[in-house]
Amino acid sequence: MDQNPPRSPSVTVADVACKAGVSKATAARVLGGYGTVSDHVRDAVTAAARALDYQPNELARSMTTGRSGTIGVVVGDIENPFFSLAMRGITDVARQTGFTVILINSGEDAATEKSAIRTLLAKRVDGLIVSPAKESDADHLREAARSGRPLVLLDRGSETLDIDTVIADDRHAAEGITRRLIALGHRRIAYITACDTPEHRFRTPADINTGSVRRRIEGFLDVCLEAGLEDMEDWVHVGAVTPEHTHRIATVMLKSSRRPTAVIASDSVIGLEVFKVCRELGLTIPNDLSLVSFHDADWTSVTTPPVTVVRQPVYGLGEAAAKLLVERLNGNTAKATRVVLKTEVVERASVAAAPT
Amino acid sequence: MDQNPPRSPSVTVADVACKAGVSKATAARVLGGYGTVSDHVRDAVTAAARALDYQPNELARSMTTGRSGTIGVVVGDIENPFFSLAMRGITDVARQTGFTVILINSGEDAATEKSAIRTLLAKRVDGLIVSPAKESDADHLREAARSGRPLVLLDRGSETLDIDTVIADDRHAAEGITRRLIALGHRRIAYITACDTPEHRFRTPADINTGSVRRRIEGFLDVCLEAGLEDMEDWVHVGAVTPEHTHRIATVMLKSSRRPTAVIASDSVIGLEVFKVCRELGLTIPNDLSLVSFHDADWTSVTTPPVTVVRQPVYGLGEAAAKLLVERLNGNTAKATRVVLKTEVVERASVAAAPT
DNA sequence: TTGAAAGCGGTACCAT
DNA sequence: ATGGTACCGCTTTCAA
Repeated sequence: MDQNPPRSPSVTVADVACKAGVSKATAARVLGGYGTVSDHVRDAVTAAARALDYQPNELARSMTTGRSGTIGVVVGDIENPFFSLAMRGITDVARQTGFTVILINSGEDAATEKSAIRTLLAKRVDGLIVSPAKESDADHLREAARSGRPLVLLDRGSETLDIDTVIADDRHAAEGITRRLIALGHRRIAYITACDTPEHRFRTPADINTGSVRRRIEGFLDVCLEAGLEDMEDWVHVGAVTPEHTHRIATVMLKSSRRPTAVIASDSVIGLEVFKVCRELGLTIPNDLSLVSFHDADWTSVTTPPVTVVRQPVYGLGEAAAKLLVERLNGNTAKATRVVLKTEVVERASVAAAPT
Repeated sequence: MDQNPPRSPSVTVADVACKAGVSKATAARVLGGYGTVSDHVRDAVTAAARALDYQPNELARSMTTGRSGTIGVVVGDIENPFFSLAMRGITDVARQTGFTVILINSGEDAATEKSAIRTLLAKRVDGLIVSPAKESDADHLREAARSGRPLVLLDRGSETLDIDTVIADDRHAAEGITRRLIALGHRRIAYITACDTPEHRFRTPADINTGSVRRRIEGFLDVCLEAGLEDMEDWVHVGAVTPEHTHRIATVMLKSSRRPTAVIASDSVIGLEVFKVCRELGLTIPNDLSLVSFHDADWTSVTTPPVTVVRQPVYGLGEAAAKLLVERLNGNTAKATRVVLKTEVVERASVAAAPT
C-alpha cells in the first residue's frame, strides 16, 4: 500500500515542519527534545517525522552545539589482547554515557599517532584517550591538551606531563616478581620488551620511551642492584616488536651458552613466543627456564605448565580512562589526576628454583 | 618569545583570510586544497594559517560535501580475538584509503545493534560494516542499505539479503572436520556454539540466527546424515554465550555417562573453555576426547596437546570487507557481491581415533 | 507556546 | 586568479 519511501536527499527538520504545518523552530524543538511545545503540536510533528522517515543529522547538530558526542581513541594495536580488552572497557563506558568511539591504530608509530590526533581533533571529538607510543616527543599531546578538549593517557604517560593518566603499578609488579626470582636463586634473569631504542640495544631506562615498560625495567634493575646483581642492563632485550622479532631474539638468547635461567616477558604476545621457542629448543619450563609474563592472557592458564603472570586490570584501565574523560567532559576541572590501578601476581607453575 | 597561542573559540577560515588580507573564498581554496590560487597568495594564506594555528573543522566540511570520511563498524565484541583481528584488517584498509573508523560493540544484542546503526547513520558515516547478531530481523540492515550509504556484512549474512557480504567457507570447513572425525570412528560428536535459541535448545539449523554458525551446523549435520548418523541434532549445544555458560554446558556434557568422544567448538573462546573443563575433569585429549576448534587463536598451538583448528582468514575477512566498502564509496554500483574466503584445517594433536 | 532569523565553519557557484 | 554569497541542517536567541 505505501510505496518505497523516497530516500533521496534526506529529510530535514524543514521538511517535517512543513508537513506538520508548523515552523522550523517548533519542529526542531520536538525533534531535538528541547524547549517547550504543546502536546498537540508535538504529536503532529512526531507523526510527520515518522511519515517522512526523518533521520536527524548529528553532524549539523554538532556544528551548532560544538559537541560531537564522540571520543577519539588512539592505541598501538587493536589486535593485541591488551588493547582489545582495554578498548572493551572504554566502549562500554562510552555507550553507557551516550558517547561513540572513533578508533585509530598507531601501530606504535609516533608519526602515525601524531596524525591520528590531528585527524581526531579535526573531526571535533569531544575528548581523547591515547596510549602514547613514545613519551619523548610529547608535543602533539600537549597540543591536544591545549586544544581545550580533554585528554587522558592510557597505560603510558610521563611524570613530567601534566595530563590525566591511568596506569597500573607496573613498577611494583616488576619489583615483586624480580624479588621472587632472585629468592629462588636466579641470577641470570632476562627481560624482553617490544620497546626499541635507536641502537636496538639497551643501556639505561631513560632510553625506553614507553612509561609502563620503563617503570617495569626500573623496578627490575633496582631490585637486582639491591640484591647485589650488577650489569643487569645486559639482560634487558629490546625490539621484540613482532612475533618474528621476538622469535629471533628469544632463540639467540636461549641458545647462548650463558643463557638466562629466568625470563620476564613484557606482554603476553612476547610471553607466548618465548614459550614456543622453549618448545622448539627442547627447554623444559620451569626446570630449564622460569617464565613470567605480564598480562594474564587467556592462554596462560592452559599451557603445560600454566604460566605465572602479572595480572593487570586491563579492562579496568580502559574503564577508568573513559570514566575520567567523561567527568572532564561534564565539567570537572580539577587538576590533572594520575590513577594507578593495582596489579596482582598470579602464581602458576612456570617458575621454579634456578638450576644448580 | 611568542606567547601561548590564544586557543579559545577556534580559528576559522575567515580569521585566516582576514589576517592574510584575502577573501574567505580564497583562503578556503588554499586551506582546502582545491581550486586555483596564485603562489603568492598561497604563501600568504599558509603563513597566516600557521601563525593563527588554524585547525580545520571536518564537521563543517562534511556538512557541505556530504562525506564524512568515516566508516561505521558494528561487531559483537571487540574483546573476542576474532573481532579484534578482523578489526585490525578493517582499520588498516581504512587508514590506507583515508578513512576513519567508528566502532560500536553490539554485545551480540539485536536491539543494541539496531540503535548502533541508527547512531552511525545519524553521524553520517559514509558506509557501514556490520557483523549482524541475528539475521532473523534484518529490517535495520535493509533500512541501512536503503539509506543510500553502502553496507557490507562481515562473517554473517543471510542468503536472502541482497547486500554485500564477506564470509569464510564455514560450511565446507565443518564438513571436512566432521568427515575426518567420523572416519576416525567417532559417532558421538558434539557441537558447541554461543548462538542461542529461544528455548535454549537446538532443534534445527533454522533456529540459528547467525549465518556463519548456521552454515557450519548444516555442514556438520549433513555429513553425519550422509554417514548414517541420525538425530545428531541432539548433540548440538547452544547458549555458550560467556565462558561461564560454556563452562557449565561443557561440564554437564562431559560428565554425562553418554558423553561425546569428540567436540567441535564454534569459536576459540569456547574451545579454550572446553579445554579447561577437560583438565578439571581429568579427561585426556585426545585419548578420552577429541577436540577441534574454529579460529586459529594464538593459544591453540601451545597447549598440550596443541589443538586442531579451522583456520579462518580473519584479518582477510576484515580487509576484504573494508576494501569492498571503499569500492562502493568510490562509486562501484555493480550488484551485491558475496565474497567467500577459504578456510584451512590445521591438524595438530587434539584429534585421535574414537575410544573403543 | 510559537515563529523569524542569525549563525556554526566550511564549500561551491557565479561574477568579476 | 579572486571575491561575493548562498547554502548544508540544526540550534538558539529574541519577539510576538
